[in-house]
Amino acid sequence: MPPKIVCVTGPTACGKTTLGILLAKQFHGEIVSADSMQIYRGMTIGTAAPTLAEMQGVPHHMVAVAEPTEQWSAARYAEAAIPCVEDILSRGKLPILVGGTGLWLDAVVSGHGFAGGSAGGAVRRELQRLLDQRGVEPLLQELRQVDPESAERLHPSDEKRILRALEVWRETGKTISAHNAETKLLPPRYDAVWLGLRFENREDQRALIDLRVDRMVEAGLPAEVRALLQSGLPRDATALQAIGYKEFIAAAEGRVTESEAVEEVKLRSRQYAKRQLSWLRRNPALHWITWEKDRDFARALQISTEILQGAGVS
RNA sequence: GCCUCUGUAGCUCAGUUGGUAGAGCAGUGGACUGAAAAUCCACGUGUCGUUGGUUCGAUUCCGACCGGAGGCA
Repeated sequence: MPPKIVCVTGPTACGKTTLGILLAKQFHGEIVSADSMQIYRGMTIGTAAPTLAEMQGVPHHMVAVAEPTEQWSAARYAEAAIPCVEDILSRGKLPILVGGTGLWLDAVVSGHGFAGGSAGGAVRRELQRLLDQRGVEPLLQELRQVDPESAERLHPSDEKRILRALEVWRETGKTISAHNAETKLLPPRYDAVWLGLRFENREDQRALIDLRVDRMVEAGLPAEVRALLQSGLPRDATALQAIGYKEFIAAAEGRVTESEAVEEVKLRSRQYAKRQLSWLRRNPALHWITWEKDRDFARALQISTEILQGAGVS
């Protein structure tokens, strides 16, 4: 039986961070963040990363451990996060994965490995150039030759995945279909107890997202964004794909007003929450804790505790 | 008060030379295996402002009225 760990997830603004810390205190746990943007330094406000005070002494890992100039991926994250989890286990503590990046959570919990290739790699750059210059069609043609299964599965508009499928082929000589089929047979790396937070009503979720965005602005999001820009961070940095940053860059450059940026961030955040839900909903192992109106953490902690104890976590 | 423009999906608007209408955005659902806060897919009935008239038939033409914008006084 693989080691037992806990995963706390849910759409943005649902209270993952708070519940994670409560559980860590109750079960002698340590937090391992699974958030594709909190991983970067200097992005505390806009990513709602926990501050030192909020952590309440609970050890946190994988938060603000990368420079915003770096390009992290699910694979790179797993490479760093798994040793973290192992270390926590070896010290007899409970690893609690907390985050809303579904793929990153799965990258740690499932035994799946990623196929070859990398973001900054030569093959990727070459394929990207081809794509920019001649469009998807040539890539799709080649993919149909070498990996008809993927070519059939992928929508012709899904350029990113078509590119990646070809990248895997060129890098490894193996198709991504074959890799995926093989890796799916591997047993899970951890025996995870999945806890998911969500709102009963979309309107409540929306209201909370709106409130949170307003607070981020009050807390200095515009200044945080300006500081990142002044540090010479390139525009195409992965870190700047974060919601809240690209919109406030536009405001900093005078292309939109600040209130337009605020509305845009709210909009993008609720669309993001919807995508998170659609990823999470297909996980049958996930125990949902539903907020009926306000976020009642005492109740959530009690429910979670029962679930964890029922699953043999102590 | 007069003149002109305008009133069509939650929003912005297109359109029907008269046969009851369609885009973008929003929204909802879904996908997702080295960018994932990214990327991609699917889903569009609404008294066509109200009310009379003309017509086999009006959202479309004509009149009145109501709302909005602008101009002239």
